[in-house]
Amino acid sequence: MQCVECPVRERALFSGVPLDRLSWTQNYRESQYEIEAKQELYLEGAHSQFVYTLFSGWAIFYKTLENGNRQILRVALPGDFLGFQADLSGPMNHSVKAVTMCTLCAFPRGDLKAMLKSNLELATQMVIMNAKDMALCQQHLLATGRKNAMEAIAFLLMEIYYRVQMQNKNEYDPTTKSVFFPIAQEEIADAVGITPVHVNRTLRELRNGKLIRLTDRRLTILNEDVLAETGGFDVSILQKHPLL
Amino acid sequence: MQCVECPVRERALFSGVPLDRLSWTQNYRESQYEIEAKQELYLEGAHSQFVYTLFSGWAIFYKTLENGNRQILRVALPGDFLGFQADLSGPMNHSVKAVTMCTLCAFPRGDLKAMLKSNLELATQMVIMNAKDMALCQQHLLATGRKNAMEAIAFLLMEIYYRVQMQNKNEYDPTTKSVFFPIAQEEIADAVGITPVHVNRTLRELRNGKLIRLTDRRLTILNEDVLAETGGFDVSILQKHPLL
DNA sequence: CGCCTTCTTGAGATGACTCAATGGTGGTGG
DNA sequence: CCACCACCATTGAGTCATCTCAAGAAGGCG
Repeated sequence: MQCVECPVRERALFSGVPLDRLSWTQNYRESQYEIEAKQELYLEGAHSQFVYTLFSGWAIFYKTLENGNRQILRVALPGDFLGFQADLSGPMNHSVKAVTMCTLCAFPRGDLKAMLKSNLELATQMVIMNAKDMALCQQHLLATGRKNAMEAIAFLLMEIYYRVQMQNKNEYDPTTKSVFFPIAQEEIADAVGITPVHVNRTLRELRNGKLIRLTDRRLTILNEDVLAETGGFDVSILQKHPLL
Repeated sequence: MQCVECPVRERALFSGVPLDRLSWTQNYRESQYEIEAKQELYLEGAHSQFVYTLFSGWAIFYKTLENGNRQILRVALPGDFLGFQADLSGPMNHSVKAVTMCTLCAFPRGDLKAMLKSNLELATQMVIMNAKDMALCQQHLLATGRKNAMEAIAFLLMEIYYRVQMQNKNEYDPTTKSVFFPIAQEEIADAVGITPVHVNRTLRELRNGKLIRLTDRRLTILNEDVLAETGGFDVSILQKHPLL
């Protein structure tokens, strides 16, 4: 990981904070990192020194069982905040791995603690962000627990398709209704709690049904209505600006 | 639902706030409710006017699919905060139903919004609480996605057993290592994403293995070590006081 | 006493899994 | 420019965990 001074100001965490109130960030250190695809940003159990904002690239949050089984908790897109958890001083309760090359802004955990205790705007932003993440996590719990393979995958694809539109416009092509999609079938499997082989067969069904095209790291939505219906997906769960 | 003035002060949400700083709550309306077992506190899609703190009783958070399938997101115990979500002004994204008779303290949503924007202590408390809830939700996602019936149920039982110890001491009997447990098998099923019938068979296995006793709404942990091992349960995920 | 809810158990069905082999594609190095 | 390798996707065939359907049994309650 290389490290330089972080040049970017408009981080998602602070997106709701007027620019003229950002002066307090001057007091805190921050620095930019890059990591290669397939590298771990941190591992469950590790004592990470930082929290991060993802500037570019795709990453996954996951947990691993002793038997090696992995559950992907979330796909992280640019603007997402990584490494925050209730116990900021303790070991990480999940791992994060880069899917593509990623650039991140690192922030010392101790500083975040101090800021949270002193900065109302930041704390309020965090409340909103966490609540949104929670809503998504609950959607995944619903999908994993009570949807079959096809429904769960349909939901996941729709979710990512829309999140890319909102968080990473340059990877979205409105004319073809397609997005960059670097997620392997094995990762889809670990996200929805099924087997890679079964993901493969289910994707074939989705292709046969002319709902999607998924080749060369690109996902095209051919029949959005039916796909959304199948997955039980409703865009409103991703509201960019909740009316807190 | 009957409504009277709320007489209680030491709500969990404010547990970290020194009592002498609680004066600001005087400015906000709050009132106590009671609801019967099996009554809904609010339904997904409804525009609830309040958020709540659960004083006594058990409740469940859940989501429902069009086909009627239900996924329980969380079991709520005394001290838990209900009804908070990213979009405080929009419709609820989940439902809450009382398992036993419950008493709650209701707080107008608009007031919470205002408080969040003006009260640093409250915002910080909310950040911590949400982060803890998130950790639990992720544990459930892991269980539902990547554990088998036996492991997932073992985890759930251990989790609730410990949460009762921490949040509702009078329902915990240390001499017999047992807790009050009003959750039906069908609810366990909806919490871990399997069928009631299969829950029943799995519980039988757990009983045969002398790991638990579960009768008459009471859960006894007979072999905590093996049960925790089976479920992959680690108490530390429930830390009462994260070191924010 | 009868009804309702919850628990229990059996038997057959099936969605998803495992194991295993094949094929494609991109990168790398000789 | 080709050979090789690593990684991912694909497909077949048999197995298994979990589901579905169905019927009783065991309380609790009006």
